[in-house]
Amino acid sequence: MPELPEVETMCRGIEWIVGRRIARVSKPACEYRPISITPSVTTINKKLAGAKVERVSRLGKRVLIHAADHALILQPKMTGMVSLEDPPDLDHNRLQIDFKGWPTLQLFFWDRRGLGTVELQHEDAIEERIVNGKLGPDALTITFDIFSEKLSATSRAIKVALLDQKLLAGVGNLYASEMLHVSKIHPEKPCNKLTKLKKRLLYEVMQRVLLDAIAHEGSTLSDGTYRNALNNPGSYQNQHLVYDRANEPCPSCSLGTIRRIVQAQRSTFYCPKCQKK
DNA sequence: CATATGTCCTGAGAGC
DNA sequence: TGCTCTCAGGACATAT
Repeated sequence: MPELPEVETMCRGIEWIVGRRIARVSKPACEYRPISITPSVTTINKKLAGAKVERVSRLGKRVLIHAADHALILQPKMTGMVSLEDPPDLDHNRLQIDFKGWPTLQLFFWDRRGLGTVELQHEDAIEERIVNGKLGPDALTITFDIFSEKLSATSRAIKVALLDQKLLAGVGNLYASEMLHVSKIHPEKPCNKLTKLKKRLLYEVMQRVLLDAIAHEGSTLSDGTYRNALNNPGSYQNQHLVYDRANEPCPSCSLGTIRRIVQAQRSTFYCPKCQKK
């Protein structure tokens, strides 16, 4: 489930494509239901073939490849991967970009479950169509004042609010549990009841956890799906304190036992002893 | 408007 | 062993 650190790792891993010209964009034959690609691959190929990749950027949990005044926007969602290495299999290879010149270079958008999407947007339309209404400030660049203000404006549980991409872009289910644990905040705490001090702590911890996870190239969970662009697993899963550790002793206080609860139909993990309501 | 719930999809793992 | 069932959760659509 690529979140900000995994998507950031993907972006850094495909930097090799910057400066290279696109030979063709194609959709490999695939027996599964095709993923959402707009406009058609044929149209995307017409726009991008021959164009030089200007840069790669990240917007929340999306990867943007900029070329020919457009951005090809890859949204991995649950099981998508953007990689320069051969994907785990060809059956789930959803989009492929071949580059001109030497050495041979191909980019794969591989997605086992096929929930991911691909779209091509003109640079001028990105702000309006992607950012406005869909994404809040990025979790790594939001200021504390805005963060604090946004939390004060809602009574939702903090864990649920952290997953709202309109409030804050980049945090997903795994890192939300981790950062609340480190901050010693109960996941069901209503946002507008957090003290300014707690919000400040969460803000600092959020950035530390995300940067630390980037340094470890993200988390590869037991299904082994996520890989960096060179096909190696991340290592932040070894740093997880609570995620997917239900019934284990709390590594922070060693008094509590990690609990799993469900919030907004998603698993939340926390220690009832050191994350009091 | 704010918030809550349902849905998409495939494969891993549990249980029988 | 092989079948069926449940679950994983990002983001959007729809409902309250």
